[in-house]
Amino acid sequence: MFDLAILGLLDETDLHGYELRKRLGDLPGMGLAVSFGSLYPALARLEKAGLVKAVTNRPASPAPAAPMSGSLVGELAAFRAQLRQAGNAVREAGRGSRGKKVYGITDAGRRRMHELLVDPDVTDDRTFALRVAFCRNLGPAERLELFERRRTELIRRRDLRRNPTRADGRVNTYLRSLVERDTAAIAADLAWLDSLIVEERATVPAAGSGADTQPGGNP
Amino acid sequence: MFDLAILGLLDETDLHGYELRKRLGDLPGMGLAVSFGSLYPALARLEKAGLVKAVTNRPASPAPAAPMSGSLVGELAAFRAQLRQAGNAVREAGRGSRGKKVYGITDAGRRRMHELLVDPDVTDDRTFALRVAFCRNLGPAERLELFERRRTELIRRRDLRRNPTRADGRVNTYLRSLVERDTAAIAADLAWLDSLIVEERATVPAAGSGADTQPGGNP
DNA sequence: GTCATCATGTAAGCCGTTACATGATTGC
DNA sequence: GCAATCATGTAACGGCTTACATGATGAC
Repeated sequence: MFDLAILGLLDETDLHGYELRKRLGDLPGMGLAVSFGSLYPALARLEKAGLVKAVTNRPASPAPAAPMSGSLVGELAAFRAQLRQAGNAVREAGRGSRGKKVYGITDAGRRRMHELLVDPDVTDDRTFALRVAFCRNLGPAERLELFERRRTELIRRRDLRRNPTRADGRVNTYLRSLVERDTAAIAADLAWLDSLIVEERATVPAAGSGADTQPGGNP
Repeated sequence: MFDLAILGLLDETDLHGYELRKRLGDLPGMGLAVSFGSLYPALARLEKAGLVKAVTNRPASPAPAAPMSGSLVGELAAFRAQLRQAGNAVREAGRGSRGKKVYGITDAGRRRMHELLVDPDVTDDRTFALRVAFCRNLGPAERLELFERRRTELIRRRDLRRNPTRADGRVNTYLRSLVERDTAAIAADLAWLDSLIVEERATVPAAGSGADTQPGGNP
């Protein structure tokens, strides 16, 4: 669950651990703060597995697209301005890479990310949120499948809920209110999901032709 | 977080582990299934700490109220019927207490539960849900404080959210949708909380006189 | 008599945390 | 030069999960 977040962020741009942590915190679905104590070991593990690698000095993706002006001084100023404008994002490059380790994703890492995005065995809420956050890396059909699997899961939960009545018959007002809130939250989530699905279907014109998605059929 | 759930349920009625697990699963805020691997050790730990104790044969609260008929056979039949009628709730007594361990809460356990209900240091979502589930054990002022602390926490989260813009300026539709859903969920939660607070205030007539709740003032 | 369910537990391990230790860079 | 922040790591531990081991009871 952690790995997916790291790989997903590194797929967008190279980052060092400290900055990575901040962005991890901004991702819905991750606990608000991610600790270094888990981040660094995770990075080390991923590096060892060849899924990410330490890159030396590259300011990553947003670098190009500025046409050469011919003036060296102007060039430098433009570079600085670009850094400033991008804010914290690429600040790491400003200090050289002495004490830092800037990580980038590898091809193997991208394959692994894809695996994590589509794995049907993991169905917890946080993972789903992360998957949505990075699902632009999926094909339209895969995305649809992701959404629909989630939909099935939510419906299962909604219908599975036995209301916690107690043996002595007394009703607990607060507990009931809590359950109602929970039900409402699931309903809202389902509505949101449905809107996602509708939008996605509009993108994939003729569903049913793809091998990945089989609408309806299965239990 | 686990302890609170166990103590709260045992405060309602005596239960053995297996049945406890089912009810744990019905509680919002707990993962849908709680594993025995954590439940039994937790129970053992709580027992060792004197917060719960194994009770021998009592079918707990709903037991009595059946007058003696004088006939031994009739007695037995009535007993059986009672068991059947009460459903899963007290079924445990039906097998005698040979292989089973029925637990009940102790006075120390109730004090501990109260501690867990009011502890201001724990602010995670699941714990809050559990607290609401069992907050009938709190006084009105304590309940109000619980709700208002949660409210503060949710507002903090809502305002703290930096939107995860990326260095390259591209916007990720899915991520944005996800963040919006998240914001909406927090808003809905806040609305629910506010309704709880309003109801609670109606119960506690003159707020402001109590030492526990100070509305507004603090940052 | 055997199978499903009820029931209790142990062992290994994963995933993540807090607390600790260390050092570089920048601003004042 | 000193403090705050940036930055990277290690160690110990906690909570919860899965998988495993065991056995009683009731239904058929």
